[in-house]
Amino acid sequence: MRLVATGRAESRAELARLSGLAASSVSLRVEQLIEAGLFAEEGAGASRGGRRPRRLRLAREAGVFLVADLGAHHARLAVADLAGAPLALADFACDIAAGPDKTLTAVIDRLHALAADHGLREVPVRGIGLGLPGPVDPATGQVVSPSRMPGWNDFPVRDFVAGHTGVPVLVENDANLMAVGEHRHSWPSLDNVMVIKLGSGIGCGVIVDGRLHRGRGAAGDISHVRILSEATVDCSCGHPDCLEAHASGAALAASLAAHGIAVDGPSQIVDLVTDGVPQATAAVRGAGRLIGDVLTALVNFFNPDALVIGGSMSGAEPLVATIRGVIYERCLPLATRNLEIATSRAGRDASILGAGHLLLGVSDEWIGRVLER
Amino acid sequence: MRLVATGRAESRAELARLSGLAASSVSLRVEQLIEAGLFAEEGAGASRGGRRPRRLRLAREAGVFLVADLGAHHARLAVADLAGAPLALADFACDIAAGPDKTLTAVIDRLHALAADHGLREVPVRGIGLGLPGPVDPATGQVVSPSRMPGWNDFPVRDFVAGHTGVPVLVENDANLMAVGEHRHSWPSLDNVMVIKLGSGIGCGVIVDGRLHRGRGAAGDISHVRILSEATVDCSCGHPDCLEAHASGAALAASLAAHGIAVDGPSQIVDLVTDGVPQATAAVRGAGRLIGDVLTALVNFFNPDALVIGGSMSGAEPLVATIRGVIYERCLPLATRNLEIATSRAGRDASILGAGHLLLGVSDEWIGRVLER
DNA sequence: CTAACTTCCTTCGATATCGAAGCCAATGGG
DNA sequence: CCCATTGGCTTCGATATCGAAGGAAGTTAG
Repeated sequence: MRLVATGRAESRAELARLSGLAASSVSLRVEQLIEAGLFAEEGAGASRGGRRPRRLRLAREAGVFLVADLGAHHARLAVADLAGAPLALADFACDIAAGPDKTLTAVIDRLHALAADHGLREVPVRGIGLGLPGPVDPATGQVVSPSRMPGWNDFPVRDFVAGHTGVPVLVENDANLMAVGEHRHSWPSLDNVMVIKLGSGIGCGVIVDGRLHRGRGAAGDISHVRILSEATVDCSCGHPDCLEAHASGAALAASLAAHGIAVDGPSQIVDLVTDGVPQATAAVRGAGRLIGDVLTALVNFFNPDALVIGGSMSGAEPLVATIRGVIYERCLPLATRNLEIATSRAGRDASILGAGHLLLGVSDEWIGRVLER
Repeated sequence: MRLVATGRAESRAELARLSGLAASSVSLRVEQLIEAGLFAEEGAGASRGGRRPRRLRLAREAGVFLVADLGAHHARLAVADLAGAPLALADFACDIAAGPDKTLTAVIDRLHALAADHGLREVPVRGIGLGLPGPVDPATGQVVSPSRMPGWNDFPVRDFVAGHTGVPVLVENDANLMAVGEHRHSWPSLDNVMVIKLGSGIGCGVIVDGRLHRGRGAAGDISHVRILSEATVDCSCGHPDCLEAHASGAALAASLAAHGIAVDGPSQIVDLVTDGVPQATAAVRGAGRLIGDVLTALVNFFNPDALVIGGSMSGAEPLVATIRGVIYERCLPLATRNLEIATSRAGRDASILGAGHLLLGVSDEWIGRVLER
């Protein structure tokens, strides 16, 4: 099902090749899925030198996922097909500091409205995915001691949303979703990928062996590593000189403000850099060195196939160039030999894609129910 | 097979519970394995309130693994059963700088002799495992740009040994083997474990999701991370102020020598610390702070369930205490909430255990052949 | 245009796994 | 001491997967 949903397989033969199942087994399963209304047959594909394959795709009536990627003051909403590909997108201004109850209710309403607006009122909602800018406990679907989400600590987000809608709900940290989306969209053949999200904060998601690494729920944190610096800056976490306190978009904005340059939001910093404002470029280079220093240790340790730099700050060329330079200079040759360092290719909807992907993974249950009938 | 080999299952019922297979399927398989001579039935186990189980164990004639853990001037040899449990152990003085050809030939001879000495001449050798103090490419079984193994670069260790003996051969970095052994022996229920090997060098092996993480072959390197320090020391890798250049056993020995205290080998440093020699204790504390600083970043990033400190230096109490202190102080509460920090429990044969464990994983092939007859 | 591939998909018998039911051999309470 | 209960193991019919064989629908070479 996933292979067809993601477009990796278009015919029974391809399914057999990719899944490793026998061709006969595949045929049986596909038959069932078509009968259940989840798959549809659609004409013939291109021949590869023999009989032309009968093309398979997800049936439109199979269902949709509703996905929201929440930021501090803003949410990105999407209705996606079962592959996680967006069918409709929207932006939604909402202050996460209003607390979980209000925020979540509003987001859910808007999501349903978005689906209705696009003529998908009759299509069953198979799952809801939520990206949050804070640590999420994968076992309980709760937010755990988030630094920038007042009122959300220990709130049972998953149970709340599932209770209000009655569908499977996935709650995940936004950087993790981004990592999954980026991996699936741009680097599906690589097994070990690090994705850094540089926005007003600094987030990181890790794909190990093709799957999201969560650890005990906090894996991927790089923002509170201590760095070497002249001036001491205290971080919100209580320790001095965390990476985030020096190199995050918020930190850069503060330091620019001290130079008399007012910015609001990280994308404005990118604009300044693009316009060639020297203070902005210098600040961004400094941040790049700090981030690069931290990443060298992690690249040596984790030895990934690719390091992807995303988030709104990743548009700043000198930032990315500096990070790349530091890593190639300081890391072991063995670690950088085959390392790809690239900027995001899935763009700002990476998290949406990621949520869709993970949701399909939680879908075994309803797929089973649909097939049983 | 592995479940019985490792002692996790002793009866058909336990196999069924742990493997998730149906009891009937388990019975069939066990029947085959007994007939093939790989399993043996041995009396009855303890009742759990009902009929007593029929105890299963590996048949002695099922086979053995030969394992060698090579250090710079010394090798630890073992004959192990298919569970990786040592049946016979030996030490062997050999200079790895003599080059791969001589060293490997000598080691293989000694391994076969060791088996013969213990009346295992008739038992088939099912695999050979080698731990090496340098990076190993998992795909080819070659050593790749090792810093302290002159003459070994790109030598096809696996093919060489397999060619000379005709059995499956596993070649792996020593810290990785140690991580596997430690994980299996002491922390089998935890999924994410970091193992640090503190000896004359600094090594690290990582277990992710219950399996060894290799990355592209270099994963787990922590010795060439740049650290903050007053004095500048150049590392053999060409960069200044690597962790290894300041905090490894070799570096400590050098710094003690500068104070007029001659030591040879890291275990002597441990002795000095135990004897309360202040310079040694201070040196070790300093190293602990540096190592702890580096580990902080990795613990936040990787968020393991346990951090195990092994290697010959791990006997130095103040070293371990300092590392532990730094980590608990600097890491995110979320990362240390459930973190175990412990010293090695499998002891110096951890690598042997690890090799045995991995070898059983490579054994599918001959198990299949044996069952077919 | 024909003949000889290739590739796609289905049919059909062999095999493996499963789960329910039942027998076996202990424990433990009355 | 007896018998209900528990857990261990096997038997047996139902189901799922597989692989080989073959038919269907193309492409390519002569």
